Amino acid sequence: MTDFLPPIQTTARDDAVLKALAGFVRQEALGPGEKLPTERILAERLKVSRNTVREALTRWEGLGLVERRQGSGTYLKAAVSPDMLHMPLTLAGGNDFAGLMSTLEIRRALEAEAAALCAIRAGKVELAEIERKLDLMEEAFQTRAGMSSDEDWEFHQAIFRASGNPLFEQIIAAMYEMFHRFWEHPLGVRDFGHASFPYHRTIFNCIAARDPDGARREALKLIATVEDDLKRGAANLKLSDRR
Amino acid sequence: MTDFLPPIQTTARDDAVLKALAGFVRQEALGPGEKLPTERILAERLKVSRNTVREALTRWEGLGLVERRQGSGTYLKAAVSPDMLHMPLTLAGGNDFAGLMSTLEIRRALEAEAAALCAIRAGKVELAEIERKLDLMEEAFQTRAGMSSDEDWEFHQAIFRASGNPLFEQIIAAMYEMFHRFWEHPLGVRDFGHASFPYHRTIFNCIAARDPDGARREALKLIATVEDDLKRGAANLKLSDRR
DNA sequence: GTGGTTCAATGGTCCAACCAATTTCTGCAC
DNA sequence: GTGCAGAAATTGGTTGGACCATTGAACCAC
Repeated sequence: MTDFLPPIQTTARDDAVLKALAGFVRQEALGPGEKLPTERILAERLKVSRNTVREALTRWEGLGLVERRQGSGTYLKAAVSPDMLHMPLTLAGGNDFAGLMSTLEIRRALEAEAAALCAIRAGKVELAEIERKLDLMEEAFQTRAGMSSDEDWEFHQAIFRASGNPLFEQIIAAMYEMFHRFWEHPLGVRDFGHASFPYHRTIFNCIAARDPDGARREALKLIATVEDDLKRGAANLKLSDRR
Repeated sequence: MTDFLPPIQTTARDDAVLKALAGFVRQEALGPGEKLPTERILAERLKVSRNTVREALTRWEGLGLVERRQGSGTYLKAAVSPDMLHMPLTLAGGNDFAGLMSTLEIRRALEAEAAALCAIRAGKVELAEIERKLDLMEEAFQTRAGMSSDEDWEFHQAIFRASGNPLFEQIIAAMYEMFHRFWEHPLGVRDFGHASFPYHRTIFNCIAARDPDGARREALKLIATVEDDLKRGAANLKLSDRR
């Protein structure tokens, strides 16, 4: 029935280039930040035109695997291995309050699951890293008397990384990006995110205590506070000028 | 403190090309399957080299937005609008089993949430549509004596659409795609997904009864059966030949 | 040391040509 | 007119070579 016949590949120069390059990276054990060979050298070694090399590198650049700096060189931005699977995720959403709430609904689902998984899987080093980020965030909260989105985000990222599933971090990063794209104006809410502060510590406590259900519950509470803030902001907007 | 100085953008030809092209697509109201202008024409109109046009199109091709067919032309593969967010997902290394489990963990979180939201928000027409898909799936199950992934997927999609949040469908579609790309071999499990069958009906019943918690619970059960199938398959693999 | 200057290396862009796959047109046989 | 094989035009893929813009290191004057 499912006689799936993949179309034969008659030409795939740039794919071949990428395969060769991935093999090279592994053989040389290159890590993030390290420099790749010059485009001209690659072209010469692989016996292809420099244009073809460039198209291949453009692909990798689009995937965020590589960064090109004019006048300097091409540098690895992430770990790269020959057996990687890429899946482009394109998100389209309304640029309005509904769009913000949509990203939060995704976050609610994923943050809860990630926190629970983290409570199960996090090792000692991951746990220490999460606590470090938590301390940094709480310190920033004290000194600046308010939530700091950078430190806050890094705390959550540490949890996603410790969940043992890289997709959590990547997908929620997309949500975060969308959220901040819509987030042009503070919606008139002062101390946005203030209410979420205590739950960071409670989430961590549950994770450290290996309590998945507790971690999930506290993560849900945290997102709930953000949703409340957002609704307050939307109410404010309806009362004042509407663009 | 936060003296953030973003690096100034000195050149961005291909980005400019893509912006112009996105505008063109919107103006002409081009949809998936329709043909874009020739590379040569684009180069001439935009006053850039064909090389630059090609690099830009290579980007879009990498994002799955466009398909290039030699001798024929370049065709839109997905809806494209100027304000879309692209985030390539990368699943590195790991064997097939780990990748499959990663996508299932995301599905577990999102399907449960989507089912719950659906139970709250679905209108009459959405409910009828879900039930129609459910009937189709059950019919296919009877006639073919086994799960049919197409009808199964359409049922789930109907739920996501009725959740009122377009992100659910977009993200889980990516997970689904990834899952099937890992799915090279049936892992030696006969009647894969068979155990998940009854839960489709129970999920629908909970949604129709406006029972969010029940819908979430049944959705979790469904994913659990798939995870079990997968683990059985992985155990089989370990016993037999390992490539 | 500090601050310019020079210069080679490197990615970014351009051009013109040709290759390979596809589509369209043409003309012949029927 | 119809059908079909072959020619011709179209279109993406590749090549080679050239030049521009940026970077970074070496060098120099102060």
